[in-house]
Amino acid sequence: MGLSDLFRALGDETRREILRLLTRGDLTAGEIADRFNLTKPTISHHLAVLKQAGLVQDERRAQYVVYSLNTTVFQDLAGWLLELTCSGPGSGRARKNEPGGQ
Amino acid sequence: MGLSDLFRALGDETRREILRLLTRGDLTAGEIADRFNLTKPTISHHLAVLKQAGLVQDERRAQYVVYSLNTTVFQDLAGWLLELTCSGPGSGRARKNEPGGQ
DNA sequence: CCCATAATTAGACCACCATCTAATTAGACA
DNA sequence: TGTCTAATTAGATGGTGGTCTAATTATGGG
Repeated sequence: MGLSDLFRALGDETRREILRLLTRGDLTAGEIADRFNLTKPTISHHLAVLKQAGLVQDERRAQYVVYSLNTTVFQDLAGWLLELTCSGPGSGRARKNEPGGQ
Repeated sequence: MGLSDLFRALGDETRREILRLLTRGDLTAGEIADRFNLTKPTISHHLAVLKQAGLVQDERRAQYVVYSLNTTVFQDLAGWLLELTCSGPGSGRARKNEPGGQ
């Protein structure tokens, strides 16, 4: 739900690679697991983390569970980025800050 | 250096709050520490993590160490975001992906 | 030189996390 | 129903991370 979950989810190389794979199209859990030198339970865990962070969605289809990107959350990320980078020096014009100041 | 360091650094609420403070202007380590209910060593640790990730810079000024935002890294983040969101379905037009499809 | 202040480093502690193997649930089908 | 495949959950383990207290380094002023 929160930004911490989001960033922590993105802080793992394997999970970012999963996201990259999903930009090419939806994949089942097994198809994803086949791309890595990790066990299925480990990948299942990573998928759960990504899902918890809202970065992916899953949908049961027969025996398979199909995962897909949730691009909505990336907008939240972009929003956070903008808010941070546009509210500081550059928008308001900052004064050179002396250590003793206030 | 890497994206993992960057995201992991951003995965902590305290560190994001430090970044937000720094958008208002440069601050000394002590001034930053005063804003939190945490000890100075803890804040010092967080600042080291942010510095390691390239998110802040520090500069010794007399007895003080002044910290400032390094906005360059946010461009890396924005670049990563764009690359991920623009290389998938939406730029190339994706077909609905059936599970059995290779 | 010695002391006071600013900040970091060292070391310990507990929680969380990535990973594995083994066991369990879910669904299809004969 | 029984069994096969897909996927997750349970439980264990080693490593990392956030926090603290205590000790150490760095700087300026009498």
